Amino acid sequence: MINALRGMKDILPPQNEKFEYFIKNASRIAKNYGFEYIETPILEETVLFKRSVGESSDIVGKEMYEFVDKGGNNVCLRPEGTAGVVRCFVQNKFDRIGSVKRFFYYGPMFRYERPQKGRLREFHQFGVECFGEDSPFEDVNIILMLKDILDFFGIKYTLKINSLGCDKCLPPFRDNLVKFLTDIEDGLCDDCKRRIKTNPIRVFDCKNKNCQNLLKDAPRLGSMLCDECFESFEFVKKTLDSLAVPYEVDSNLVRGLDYYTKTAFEFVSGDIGAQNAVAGGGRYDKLVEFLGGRATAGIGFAIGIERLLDLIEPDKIEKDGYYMGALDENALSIIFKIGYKKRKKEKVEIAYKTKSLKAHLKAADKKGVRYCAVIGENEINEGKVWVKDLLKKEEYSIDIDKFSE
RNA sequence: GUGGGUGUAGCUCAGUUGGUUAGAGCAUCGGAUUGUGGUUCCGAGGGUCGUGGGUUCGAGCCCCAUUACCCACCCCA
Repeated sequence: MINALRGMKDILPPQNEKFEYFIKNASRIAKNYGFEYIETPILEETVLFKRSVGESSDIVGKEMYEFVDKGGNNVCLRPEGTAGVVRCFVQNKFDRIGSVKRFFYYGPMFRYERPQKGRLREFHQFGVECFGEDSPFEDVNIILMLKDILDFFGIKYTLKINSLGCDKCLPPFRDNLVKFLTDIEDGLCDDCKRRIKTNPIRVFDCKNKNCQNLLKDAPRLGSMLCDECFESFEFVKKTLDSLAVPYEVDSNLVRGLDYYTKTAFEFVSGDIGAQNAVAGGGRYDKLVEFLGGRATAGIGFAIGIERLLDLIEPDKIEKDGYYMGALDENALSIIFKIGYKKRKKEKVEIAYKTKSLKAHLKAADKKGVRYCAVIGENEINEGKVWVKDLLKKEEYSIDIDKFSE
């Protein structure tokens, strides 16, 4: 037997229905906010992610599905969606037009991690990206859209926000912090020692009490923001307040991707296990330039679809459509033909073998359809179809022509 | 990469200190006299007990290895 690879799942009923339902409504909401659907390739040049997500990140450092293709290109399955959209933006020279562009997308992402609850090697994201808009109104706008999507599906969450600073205030802060951490390195846990090099801000998140004690006097990002970043962050908070959107400022909120600047946010849920981030995003004003385009502001988010689907209650299945069956050999070809016609308007399932009326009703019930339509000897003689409404328990006979029109 | 847990029927699981032919519920299929469903009753099919070794007169049960899945660390959506 051949099994799916570790961490890769088939999308089956009833999950498939939830998946479609989510895509349909998330897309509708994104369109209401002026975003357009785009698709970018699942396979990209490896260097795209090395340059954008960052070589120091875990995602690029150890989680990518990388290989050399037959043309000798170093390629990889995308581990996230933003880089590809930015590449597309630059390649199509949208950066030269100078107008605001808003895109949304969804599809599979791949990361070679150890699977656990809420973490798969192939998973799906729904994401949006906005280019060319540096107003902090857009930061709020993006958060509101994400909130609208989660609210639509009735999901409970906590919104966490933070400012990561920009290329003016973040590097000096990082240098200070690394200097501080290096001085106390001997007392830190192994994970934190590693973080000094990989992602120093992460140390604030460490669960080790000893580390937390040592960090009491560490420099804090909030106090290091430059005027521009500070004002921008204040504006975002003030605007969220004015809209009565609850949030928590989490100074430990760090995005694992190198390209984020200024506003960062995450929607977390306590109901889906340790991997509690349902959606996350933020601003990345330097990324377009970094990937060879003209300096263009950018901001976006991504939703982990599987994680979100875990939080949606399965819909009550409503009975709809027809089941059609024959009691008589001669009726088989008749129901096949009128079933074909009926399908122009309705969902129709056709049984290819004759059965007793009882067996047909039983089968129709099992299929979850609303109506059971049957033709037997009597109906052939009269040119009619016998139909039973399984919900109302009413039955009637109708002319075949009328039934299938 | 590191830890912990679990592998018995399609699914969820029982299975005594090791002892005859491995069980239940659900699901599937068939039946309960003539063309009336869900919820009743009866019956049937379906298992190399994850895999490979070992101990034993005898292993689903004990030991070792291996593999898959789950959960957590880490990391992230």
